[in-house]
Amino acid sequence: MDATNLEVARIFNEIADLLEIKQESTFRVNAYRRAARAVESLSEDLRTIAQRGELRRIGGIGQSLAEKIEEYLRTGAIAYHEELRAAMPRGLAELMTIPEVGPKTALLLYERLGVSSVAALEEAARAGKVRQLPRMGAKTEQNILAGIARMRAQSARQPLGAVLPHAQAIAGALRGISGVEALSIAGSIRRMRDTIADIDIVVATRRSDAVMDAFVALPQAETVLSKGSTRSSIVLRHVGVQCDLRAVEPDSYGAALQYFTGSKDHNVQLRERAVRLGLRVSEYGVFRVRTDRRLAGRTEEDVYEALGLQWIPPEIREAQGELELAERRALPALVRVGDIRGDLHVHTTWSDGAHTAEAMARAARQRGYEYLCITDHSRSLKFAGGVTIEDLRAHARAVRHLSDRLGIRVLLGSEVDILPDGSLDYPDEVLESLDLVIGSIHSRFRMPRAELTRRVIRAMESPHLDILGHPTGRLVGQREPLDLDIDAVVEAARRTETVLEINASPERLDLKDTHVRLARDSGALFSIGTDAHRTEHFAYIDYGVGTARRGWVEATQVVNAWPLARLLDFLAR
DNA sequence: GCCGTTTTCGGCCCGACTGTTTTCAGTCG
Repeated sequence: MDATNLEVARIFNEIADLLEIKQESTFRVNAYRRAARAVESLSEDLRTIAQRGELRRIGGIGQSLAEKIEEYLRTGAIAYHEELRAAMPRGLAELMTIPEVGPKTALLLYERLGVSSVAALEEAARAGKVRQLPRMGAKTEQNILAGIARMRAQSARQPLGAVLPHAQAIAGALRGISGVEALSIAGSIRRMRDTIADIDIVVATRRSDAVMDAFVALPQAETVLSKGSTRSSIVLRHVGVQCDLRAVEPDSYGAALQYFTGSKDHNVQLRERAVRLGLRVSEYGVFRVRTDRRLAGRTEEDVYEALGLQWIPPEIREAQGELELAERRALPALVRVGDIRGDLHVHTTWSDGAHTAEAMARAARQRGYEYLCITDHSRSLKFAGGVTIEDLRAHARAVRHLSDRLGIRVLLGSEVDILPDGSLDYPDEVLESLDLVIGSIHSRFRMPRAELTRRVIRAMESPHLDILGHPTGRLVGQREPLDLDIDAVVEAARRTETVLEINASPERLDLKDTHVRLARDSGALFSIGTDAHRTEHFAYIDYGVGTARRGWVEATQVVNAWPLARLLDFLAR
């Protein structure tokens, strides 16, 4: 996918910021923000959708915004956006990215102090000028300076894999506090989004003050941003991530968990549905509007049930059609970690892995896996200890021996480089001898879109290629997906029966969720592989399964959730 | 600016926390 969608989303968000500073109707502002989110989470290029004339079928895009998108596709800019920017000093919208500074404060700072950049604001605050403004004091001035520092320390969303372990540690510490009756991580971590802005935790308790006291006193808390009896926020030491704790009575726990799990758009749809039914949903429960009687709240299941819906797994609460299916009780049975029967993407000391094939096989068996496929790098990947053809023969014998001894079926495969021309890095007779072949791109990323797409599709057309490994080469938060025609790749996957990998390494999560959904909708098959380079990495399967679930994938569509016999049949086809 | 088994006009989420007030505005989620 090219960068168009993200660029349009960015422009819509900036328009929203500028309109907010101009004190325009909040509904108009929200419309732009909602549209930005909708565009951001699309699995297709806007250009493709526009060509089909279906822009207005995107929820939140109407006449006016569809025209603006078309204008952007035609000219690379949106005149309305340019006008707004011209009418306001550059940097004013930037001020709003500072925590503590909203539209009102930004405008006030500009009008009274002529401040229109973060640097200028910092200077004014240091000079004690901010505290002289109406409704501003020394404390606010300090908070603004702290907000600037916080923004600089941690600007972007962090990868899920970098945050989840810390969230689990906090959750574990809170479980030990007396008075905590139930607890869950909520927010985008619970939805298993690939990047995370903050940690949300919900607790059920009848002693919220004591729980909050313990929370802000945690050794992990670097600073306390706020503290109350229902909500407190801290910033975590080292990680720099904000962690919010919400406490509710046990009777409201399910409603609070639902509410704080989001997504925002999912909750908006849920509340709209409630209104139609004469109900009201809040973090305290589901209420009948007329009588104010509480109908549900203790569990999430109750909350969805009160709205006439099947319980919806957190990973698909993204306003992508899940409510309609939940109403018909027709949600997909999403793949679970327990469905996974083996790992098909594993490295060992034969190439760049840290542990031997035997150690990896033992660790896989320990996880209860039926099978494991060793897939070290192919010969061209010299820097990763690529395996020579002679060594492969020895490995085949070693792997058979392991299967006999360890009681887990160990297959021999290879993660074969897809060379720049789309050919594979071993000759056909060598590929033929392997149980399974993953094809991956590790070099020459920056090809023109058409050429790169041809390269990948040519590799998929090889009768020996079973799995396309980390198909778009993206690295979470670091490298955007390759400039591939993803629709063409998905179509080729279906045609050639090539399995698409959902690489579970938290650095990759590739395919990403929206691409998984696209491929899933067109009937592709998936393999969830951890790309483990050491035994501990088998645990990454959680991230891969989470990503698969976000793409609505069922166990039947995942080849490594199949029993060994079926998998072998498939590979031998 | 979007949207419609309440509506093509009139809705669209609001509660918690902080800081600066002297009863509440602004921000955030």
